[in-house]
Amino acid sequence: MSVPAITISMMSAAVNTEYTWPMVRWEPGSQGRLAQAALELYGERGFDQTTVAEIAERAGLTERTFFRHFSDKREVLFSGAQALQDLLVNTVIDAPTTATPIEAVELALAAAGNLFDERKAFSLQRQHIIDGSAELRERELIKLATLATALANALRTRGVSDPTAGLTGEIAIAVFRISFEQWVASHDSRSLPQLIRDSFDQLSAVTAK
Amino acid sequence: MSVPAITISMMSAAVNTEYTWPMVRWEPGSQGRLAQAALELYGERGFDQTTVAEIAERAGLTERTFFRHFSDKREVLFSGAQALQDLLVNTVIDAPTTATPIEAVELALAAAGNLFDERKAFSLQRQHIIDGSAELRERELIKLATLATALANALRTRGVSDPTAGLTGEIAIAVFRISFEQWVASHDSRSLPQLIRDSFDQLSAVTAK
DNA sequence: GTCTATAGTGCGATAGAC
DNA sequence: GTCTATCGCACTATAGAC
Repeated sequence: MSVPAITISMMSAAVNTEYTWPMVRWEPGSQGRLAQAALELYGERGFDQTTVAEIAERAGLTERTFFRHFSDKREVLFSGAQALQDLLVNTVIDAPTTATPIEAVELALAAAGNLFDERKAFSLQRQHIIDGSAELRERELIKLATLATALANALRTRGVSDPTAGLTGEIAIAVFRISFEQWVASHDSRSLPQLIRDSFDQLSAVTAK
Repeated sequence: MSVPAITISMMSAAVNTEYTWPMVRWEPGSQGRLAQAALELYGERGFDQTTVAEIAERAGLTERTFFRHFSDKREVLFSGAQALQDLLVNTVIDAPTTATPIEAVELALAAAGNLFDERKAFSLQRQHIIDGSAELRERELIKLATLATALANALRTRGVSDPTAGLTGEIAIAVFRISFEQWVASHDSRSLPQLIRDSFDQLSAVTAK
């Protein structure tokens, strides 16, 4: 009940770091409690079989408040995507000026990979829920597409021009997706950053002329 | 009103190529009329501002019939994706045995590109509608992800092993997305197949070690 | 072909913090 | 007074159940 948002996930944790809310009237961390309740219920009975009313009830809040924090029932699982995007973008921007576009995004993905590695149990649980729902898979794809666009824009700030910037952003996400898939598959014990490095090597081999 | 489904779109047209209706081919079936009405209404007033009831009414059918033909309000714009997937998959399978994985998907995308080129006006209209709705963008992304998986499976039938197959499928879709984006942008007059070729060249340059 | 559950929206009211 | 988090209620449309 009073589990702080930081334990819920790398993603949801971001919401609590903005500022602290001095309150007596309501229990603090509504958004974190809602995210925690949603994660539990989606895991227990599946996404489709969970109503927003049930999530709100478990969090000690009302349905209306849920929609105040999350635009829809799916968003509660993706509310931390902004933190991931910021990490990727900042890593690209801060990459050495000597780095090629592909090297810059490789650095960014490595940084993100480390974050996921540190929260593997949560990542697996969350991914299991997402894999069980077409609606959630859709939302995940749009978040990944957003990351591709953000990466492309970050590359443009480095002076990379189109269409190289756009293409490199898309490729980075393609590599990440393949690597993440292998990471989640139980028969592969490599770390996510390692899988990402291997995938980039594979990419070079596949596209070599 | 009596516009046959074949003129609506490459995608929607596919429903007609699966088998021929017993009578009056020029009198479009319910599915085609619904697809046509939906395309018109989504274009006229936007996706969100169109109700299924309105689509059904314009098609001279009931709301219930709409959901019998299309699983949801969005699917009416994507009902022909199967034909595109078949084309891609078959082209990969039929590619010369000497073709590398990346060459095989390049052939497939070229074939698809030609199809789009022949229906550019429709493609632009449809894309404009999709770009205007987050829900529709989500559905488009899941269709593209499905294509990536299908391409990967087609490559596996050629003996390509993982993770090369999966990675090549994802890369193909990334290239297609970038190329399609440029094709839709009015300031680029190259054909889609040409843009795809150029993007593959760009890919080699970007990933060269 | 009708009925119903549920997602999601709009607006007003409340009650603390400042 | 303003601002913000929450609640409550009425409402629409989707989508599935019967």
